[in-house]
Amino acid sequence: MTTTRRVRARRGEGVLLREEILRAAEALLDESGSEDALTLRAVAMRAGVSTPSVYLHFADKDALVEAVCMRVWGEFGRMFTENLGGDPFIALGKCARAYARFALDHPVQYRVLMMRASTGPGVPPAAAECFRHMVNAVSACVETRVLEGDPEELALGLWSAVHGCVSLLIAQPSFPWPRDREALIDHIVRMAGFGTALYSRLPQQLPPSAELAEALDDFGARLVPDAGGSEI
Amino acid sequence: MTTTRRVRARRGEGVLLREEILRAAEALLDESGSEDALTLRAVAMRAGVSTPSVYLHFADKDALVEAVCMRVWGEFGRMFTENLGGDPFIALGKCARAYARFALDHPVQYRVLMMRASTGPGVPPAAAECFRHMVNAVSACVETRVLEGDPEELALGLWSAVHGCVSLLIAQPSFPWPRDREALIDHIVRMAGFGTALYSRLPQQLPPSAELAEALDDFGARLVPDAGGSEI
DNA sequence: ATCGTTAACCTGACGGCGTCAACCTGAGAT
DNA sequence: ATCTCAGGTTGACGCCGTCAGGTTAACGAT
Repeated sequence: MTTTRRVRARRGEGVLLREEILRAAEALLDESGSEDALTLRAVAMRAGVSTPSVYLHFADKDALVEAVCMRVWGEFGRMFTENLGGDPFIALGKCARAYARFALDHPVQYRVLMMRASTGPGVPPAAAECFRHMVNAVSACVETRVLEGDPEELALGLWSAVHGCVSLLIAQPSFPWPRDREALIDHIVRMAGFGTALYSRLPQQLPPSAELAEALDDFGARLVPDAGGSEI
Repeated sequence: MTTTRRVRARRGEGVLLREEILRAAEALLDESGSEDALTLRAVAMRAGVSTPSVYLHFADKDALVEAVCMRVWGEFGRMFTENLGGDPFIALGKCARAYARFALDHPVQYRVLMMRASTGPGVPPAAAECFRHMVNAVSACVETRVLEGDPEELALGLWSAVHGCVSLLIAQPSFPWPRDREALIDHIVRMAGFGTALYSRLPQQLPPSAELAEALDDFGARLVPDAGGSEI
């Protein structure tokens, strides 16, 4: 913890403090593991600066937290671009897994990002870009006909499923989760992927359960595994 | 807002205050629409009592919040029991829809219940009972063979999907959600239900997307709608 | 070299929060 | 009438976010 007073920035370089404050905030989140530790006083002290100095670069505490979130959205966006390419359906699965892994590796950040009471009315640009990546990944699947429907709506559904799993894991760790988190994520991703693929093919009214089970069995039997080992 | 001082309870009836405090807390949540309004001072004033009197019945603020949550878990549990009966797969769908509806109708409560940093290490009894209801509903589906696998794990997956959707709707209201929330919930519930049903039938390695799309088409064509109008 | 300007930052204070130690008060048994 | 102690209250502490106003030092102009 930096208690030493920070050297005053040169004229015109006051923005440097903004960066240092953000880094201090991220460090506090990482080290404490709790968003409660993200105090203006703690952040300022860590940056070697007086508390009200934070207000030179952030309107209030919410603005600071929002700025931290923007960075996390950026990470998410980068993650998506890194996992694209190849079979779109598989790429979608890789993206989903990467999303979940990142969230579980940075639970505090994910908390702050997704479970905080929303501040502004509009979607922040970094978040919008991240969502655009999701939609693009889904669109590619629609083009190969494995998914059908409005890509934006499909993406929201897939996102919901993965987010639901990781957010429950993070917020309700005391529940009887299976030992293997990775396997659970696999389960969810596959469930969501195939559920989405199936959804648009279903009639409005369904046959009774027995007939359903039979059709499901047939579907499974019809799938011939690929030597390539593709998997969503 | 009750500012008038509460009449002191008779001997042996101190527990009455506990109930009034809980009611005051719930009212504050409902009326303000924000968990930030849930202040010990506000709760106490609303109950017509001094602030530290809350400590006569709750160890600290977390304990009070936890007690409010227990009531919500109770509501959830009741909701599940009300929607059982008939075709298990359909009942499961009804439960999921009721869950989502309740969450969206009580966003603040749902926030506090599911997005708060967990306090104690174990699962609170009311939550455990609620989860047991979920597992039971899934177990019934496993018995009719429409679902396959460990009911507890399947239930967690389904819960994840529905929770993900409603929690995103609540926490990120500025995202480009479709107009019709009800339709979105339907989408998610069907996706999750059929995704779960399909999951256990899938081979470890999958065929390429083109072949997958064809098999999915066949599956859809094979389903004959029921006159009864069953739907998950 | 020095001065004035002003960006960069600090001091001190306010009200509100959760929490606690200490005190009061009155209903009901004796 | 008195005693007891469950059922409260009072007042204070330290921490929080926030703000008005003061201080300091970098740099262009002189």
